[in-house]
Amino acid sequence: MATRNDALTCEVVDLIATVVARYHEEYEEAAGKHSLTGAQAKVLALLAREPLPMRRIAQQLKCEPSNITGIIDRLESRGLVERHPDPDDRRVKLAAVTPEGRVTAARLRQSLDFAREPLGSLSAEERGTLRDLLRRMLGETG
Amino acid sequence: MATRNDALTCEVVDLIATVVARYHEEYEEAAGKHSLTGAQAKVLALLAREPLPMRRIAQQLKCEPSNITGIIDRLESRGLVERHPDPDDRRVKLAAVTPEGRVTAARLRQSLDFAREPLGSLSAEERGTLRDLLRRMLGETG
DNA sequence: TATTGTTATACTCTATAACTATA
DNA sequence: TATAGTTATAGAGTATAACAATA
Repeated sequence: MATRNDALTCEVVDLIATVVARYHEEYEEAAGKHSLTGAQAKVLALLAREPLPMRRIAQQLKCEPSNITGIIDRLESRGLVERHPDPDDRRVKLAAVTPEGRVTAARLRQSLDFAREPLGSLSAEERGTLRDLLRRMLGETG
Repeated sequence: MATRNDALTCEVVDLIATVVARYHEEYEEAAGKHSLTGAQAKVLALLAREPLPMRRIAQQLKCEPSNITGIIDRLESRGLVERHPDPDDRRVKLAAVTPEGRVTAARLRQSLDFAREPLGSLSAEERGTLRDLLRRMLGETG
């Protein structure tokens, strides 16, 4: 596929870069409100859905498994997460949120409302159009 | 403004999160191809436009000025950047790309073509629509 | 043998606070 | 006194390599 380099395309790329930058700033800020780093917030949100083996967390975060040890250590020392043995495979440790961790994850999700707010200025039809365009954009490379 | 929570809005938010994740992965990968970290690549791209005082770089990266010292140190030790005194204010040091740094910055920009490629599947009219929607989205909060 | 999680190590980025040299 | 850049320090994330327990 030919890569386009016209003014319109570059403008859209710049807008996407702005979206990315703003999303990150606000994500870090929301995490910080709960004294979490970005990585810790990601892991906590992940585990709030379902307990996961350490290895799987690393795959989701696209980092080395050795890094997960420290992140879970820090979440565990704050009582937000626990390690449980996997009855089916004694090599595996399942990380799971505690009740307190679940509450924190829910609050974090609330703080992330910022992500929905900018969309409030678009009509339902426009949001549908945006969804379709983003889907096609992402579908091409993924 | 009321924050929307319907299925369509959540879907768009998820798509944006996917865009953000993919953008970051590919940015880091492109930087890595040139043995640069993400932060180093950002600074190099910034300085390729114009020389900047250390303080200004920190403002652009939204981090503390003390961090810039190390980042510029590492770029300078690789011959990609140089520090020049500001003739107007002897407290200020201007960081500027070397000729080699300019070449690396240009190659980096080429590697970032990935960002344009997904847009190739959209027509000019669709890219225009996407631009307008993103503009309005960003305009609301910024 | 292969896999899971951990440890040890080194590097980078980050914030904070104290320092220096200029202004 | 205020500002620009640096240094020192500490914490967190990252990759790599080596290790113990288990499969």
